[in-house]
Parts: sequence; C-alpha cells; structure tokens
Amino acid sequence: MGRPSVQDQRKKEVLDAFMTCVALYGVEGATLEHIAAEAGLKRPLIRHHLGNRKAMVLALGEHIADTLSSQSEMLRVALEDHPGVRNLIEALFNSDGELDPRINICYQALVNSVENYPELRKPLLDSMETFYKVAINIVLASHPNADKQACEIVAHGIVNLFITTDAFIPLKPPKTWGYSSYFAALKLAETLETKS
Amino acid sequence: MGRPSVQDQRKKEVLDAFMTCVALYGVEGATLEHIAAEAGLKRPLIRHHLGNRKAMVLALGEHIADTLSSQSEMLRVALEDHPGVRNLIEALFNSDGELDPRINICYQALVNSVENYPELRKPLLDSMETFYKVAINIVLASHPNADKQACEIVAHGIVNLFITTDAFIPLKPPKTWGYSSYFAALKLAETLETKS
DNA sequence: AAGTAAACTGTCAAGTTAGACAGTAAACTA
DNA sequence: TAGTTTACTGTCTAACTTGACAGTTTACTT
Repeated sequence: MGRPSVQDQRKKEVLDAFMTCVALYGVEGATLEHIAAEAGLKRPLIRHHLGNRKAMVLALGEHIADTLSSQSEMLRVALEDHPGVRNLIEALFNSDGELDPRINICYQALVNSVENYPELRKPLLDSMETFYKVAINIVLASHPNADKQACEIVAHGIVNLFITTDAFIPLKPPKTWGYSSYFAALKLAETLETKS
Repeated sequence: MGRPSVQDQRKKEVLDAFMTCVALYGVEGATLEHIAAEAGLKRPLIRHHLGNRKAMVLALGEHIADTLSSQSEMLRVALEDHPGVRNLIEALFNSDGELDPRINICYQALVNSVENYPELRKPLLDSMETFYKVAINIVLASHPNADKQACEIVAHGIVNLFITTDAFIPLKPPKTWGYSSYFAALKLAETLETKS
C-alpha cells in the first residue's frame, strides 16, 4: 500500500499557513515562498499538496468557508443549553482568542478577490449565510414572542457589529472602539426585550 | 519657468488607479503594471510621481485617510442644516454611489498591512476617529437630552453597520443583508428616542 | 527483503516585477 | 529663438515568482 498518506493533515497545515499569509500580504501578495516558510516546508511541496495558484486560492476559499461554517456550528452547540441573545453577544465579543481573527481578515481579502476568482462567491456567501442563520435562530429561540423580522434584523446587526470589530484588530484600535460595538450589540438586543 | 507642473493632478489620478488595484488585488498584488494600465500611463511614470513602492503605499494610506476625512467633513456639512440620526443613516445607506465603496475596501486592505507598513497606522486610525466623531456629533445634536455615552455608542454602531455593509459589496450579497444593517441602524437610533 | 505508493528535495526555465537611469518631447519664460 | 523645467519614454539589470519535473527518501505491504 506504500507510504501512508498525510495529505489531509498537511493540506490543513498548508492552508493554515496560506491563511496567515493572506491576512498579512493579501491574496496576490501571499507568495509560495511566504507560505512555504510559514508552514516550514519546501516550496514545491505546497504545489504537491494544493496544486497551482488558482486551485490554492479556491481551496482557501473552501477552507475559510468550512471554518466559518464549523465555527457557526460550534456556536450553535455551545449556546444550545444556554440560549439567550446576551450569551450570543458574550460568545462573539468576549471569546478570548477562541475565534480566530485571521478568518475574518482572510474572508474579507477573499471577498475582494471575487472578481478575479468568481468561484469563490458561492462558498463565501453560503458560509456567511449559515453564520447569520445560527445567530437568527439563537435570537428567535430566546424571544419566541418577538416579531420574527425584528429578530432577524437584530441578529444580523449583532453579527455585523462583531465583524467590524474583528476587522479592526490589526490596527490595534483604542479599546473604546471594541466596547462601543459590544454595547451597541447589547442595545440592539434590548430592543427585543421592551417589545415582548 | 519651464513646463507647468501637473504633479498634483497626476498624483491624484495615479493614487486613484492604485486604489482601484488594491481593492481588486490586495496591497502586494497591486503591481506597477496594473496601476499603470489602470491609470493609462507608462510604468516608469508611476515611479516618477509617487516614488518607490514603500512611498507609494504610504502615500495611498495618506490619500485614503484624507479622502475619508474629507468625506466625513462633507457629511458634517451636508447634515448641518438637516440634522437628525435618521438623516445620518439615510446619508450613509442610501447615498447612491456618492460614497465610493473602494475607499472602504482599500481601507481594510491597508489595515491588514499595518504590520508591514507601521507608518500606516496613525493616518488610518485618525481618519476613522474623525469619521466616528462626526457621526457622534450628529447624534448628539439631534438628541441633546440623551445620555452622552449612549449617543456615542449608537453613533459607533451605525457607522460600523455601514462599514460591514460596504465591505460585502464585492460579494454582491442578497439585498436582505444590506436592508438588515440599515434597519438595525434604525433600531439603534430608536433606542435614543424612547429614553428622551 | 523486495515492491510500492506517497512524501519530500533539488534545480531549471520562463515570465513577471521593481528599480534605475539616460534620453526625448512638451510647455513655459526671457 | 534660446533656455529651462517638467512630463514622459525606452530599456537594461537584478531579484522574485511560478510551473515543471526528475530524483530521493520514507513508511508501509506482501
């Protein structure tokens, strides 16, 4: 049967290194050399595992989408026993390093490359949609009497506020920026309380 | 006195082309060839006007920061006679093409490059701060009796919701995404009404 | 121990990119 | 018209980047 394949594992490692480089240099700036150095491998190995550049970018798109989707699932499971909008907000804003900020940065970089790699659009769109869906369901579950549309809007808003906060991380902004988004999310959540 | 200088004008044109390319290919992916083609000039001219690559990136940082600041000023002036949070939200979300979405995309790309170009941090931080300040003052002006901190939070929230909406534009998302941010911003604004 | 399938390495060729600089053309002044 | 300043072009070099592929090593099977 020959040497055992570590392709699945290696692929993940390389994609992780790719993710780091895209976050730092942008999609086209993440060269094979950068990725190889980051992954601790020789350059030709990158190609061996992920194929040529286009295949790599598309694989990264799938990877980011999968990661976002599985993070959504983790969020859903984590809040299954402790529902409540409040807990959703805490999970998003006060998850100390549990949610990898590279994913958001990388996601944005890929979004901006959709024109060059149209195949990226669907996975990116779908994975964000599931993220929103999870948030919406959490909000709906904790406010069964509230207006359905209002819940969707609040959920979208909370997620979007989180996204912006995450996007500013490389800037090392004053803490007030993060706090404001956090409190704005809480305010949004409160709009459901008063109506119920 | 020799041939009249068009440097100021050309510089702006080249920076505009640079902005377009960064939005499309990322900071490191925006090559001189791309920029030259976009600007309709020969490659060496880019260098003539903006200097080497590092100088170009820093110049773009200043340019984006200046543009953001002047857009903030325009917003301030436009809403001077028609204050009100509602009008702020309309101006942000329903400005049909008046606010260039490339600026936001480019801003994000530059934020992610702060580690490679540390000098970018200050202008990016300062210009976003003035954007927030303008929004805060508009909110404060229309709700003089409301809690000051609440106004700041709402203003931050509205701006951040707008930023996320703008960031998704290259994805061509379903209209509901944009609407949700818009309505979430309105809901945030309403939290001030009920308390006054 | 021989066979084998996969991971891994070394290296070359083609294309692209940034940087540098000499030189030309254009638009003004005296 | 001569001089001057600036915009602009052509072109060379060095470095970088991707793609390709032959060859080696590793780890498992029979």
